[in-house]
Amino acid sequence: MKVSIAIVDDHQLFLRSLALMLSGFDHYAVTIEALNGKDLQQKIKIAAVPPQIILIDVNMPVMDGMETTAWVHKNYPGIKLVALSVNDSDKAIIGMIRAGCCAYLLKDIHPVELEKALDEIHNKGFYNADAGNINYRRLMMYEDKNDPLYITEKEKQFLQFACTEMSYKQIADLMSVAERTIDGYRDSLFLKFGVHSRVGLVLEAIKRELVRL
Amino acid sequence: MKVSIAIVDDHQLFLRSLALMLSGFDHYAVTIEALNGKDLQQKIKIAAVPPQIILIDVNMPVMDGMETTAWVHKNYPGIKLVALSVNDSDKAIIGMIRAGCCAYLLKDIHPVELEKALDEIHNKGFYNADAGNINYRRLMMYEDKNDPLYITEKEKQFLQFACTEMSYKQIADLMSVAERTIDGYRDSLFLKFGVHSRVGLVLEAIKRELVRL
DNA sequence: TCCATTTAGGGTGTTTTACCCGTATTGATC
DNA sequence: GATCAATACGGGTAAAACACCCTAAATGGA
Repeated sequence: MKVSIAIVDDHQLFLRSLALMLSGFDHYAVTIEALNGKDLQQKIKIAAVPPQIILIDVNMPVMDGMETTAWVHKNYPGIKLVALSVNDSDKAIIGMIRAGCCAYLLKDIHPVELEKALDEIHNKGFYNADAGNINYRRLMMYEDKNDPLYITEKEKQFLQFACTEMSYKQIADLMSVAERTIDGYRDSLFLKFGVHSRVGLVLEAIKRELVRL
Repeated sequence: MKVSIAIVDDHQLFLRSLALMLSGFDHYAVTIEALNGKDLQQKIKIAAVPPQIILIDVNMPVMDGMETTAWVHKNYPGIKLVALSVNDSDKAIIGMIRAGCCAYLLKDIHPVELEKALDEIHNKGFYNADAGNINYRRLMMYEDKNDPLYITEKEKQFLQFACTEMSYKQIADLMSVAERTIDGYRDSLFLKFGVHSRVGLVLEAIKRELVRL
């Protein structure tokens, strides 16, 4: 019996060709190909048997890797989740592992290595990139540093608007709160980011990838 | 006789699986797989016959898509070059086409569409994404708009400083000019970028990659 | 239930920004 | 040698943005 695999990636070309490659592996069969999290939700629901392993791309529109991983982890705890990304930023890795991934692979992995990784994930339940792909120690340090820096939903939303040419007054109207309230969000973020101007706010937001341009 | 194809992409997994898929197409054979521009240079030199089509990823370390394209276009003008990217930014597309690409495909293209595109490129010498992948009209406008958009050294220098928390007064002191002069740089850039605030300036500077963070 | 934290709101004065008016100098073109 | 464009500089004003003061309601554990 082959191990069933689902792949989620927004780049169709990669999705299809990876599926083709995996189908060439002796012990694996691709049962679901999805273009994003929402797509996966639908396809997994109508599937007779859920897949045993899901490969998830981190960067996706509609429903991104983190969200998707969290959803699967909650609703199908038996499925082994593997993050597959071009992005080796600490933030992405931490997020995916927190969301419930048991492995984080980079897209420049060699096919042979990928097969070995899948074997290990299927048998042991986890895979540790021995090639030193990822520096786990640095990851932990990063996590400590970031813990006290929690940004609320409102603040994130405000940040997004702050990265436009709107005045605070306009932002306040758009968010349906008073101008003073916006003042509060701003001051709070000034403190968290260690800046003291809107320009500083914009720069930090971009550096930390908290906003999409 | 099959049409020979080279693929250049730094993500091994994608590179290998795409090669596998293309090999499945009736009229195509992958003769070279390279991880970056330098790698391609070596492999193309030792090849008995150069490939007829090269698929090039835009974002690569070592030697990126633009550089590689320019090199192939100069040294092997007979080879048809196809950009293959996740990045649909105007700048990247313009750059690749200028460097000598005859087509720009996005990585979320469907395999069937890719085969059609290759057919067209091989027969006609070009391919126009009919699916509206890329808005060529906007591209031309962008280019036109960009031509008169020449940014002086002083303005670039000012932009760099504008992307900090310094006030205009401080920037003026640092650049050893009067505050009014800074005002001039600012107004000139406002006009060129079509913005009306310092935040807008910062955002445009980052989008156009005119400043380094 | 109470205490603490978070979230929302308000007032006020200073600094910075955006935009208006203008002039002087340079250097290239006609 | 006059004209024109580009660059640097100057003053003034209104509107943002910023900083620092404060209170009240809601939320959410102990």
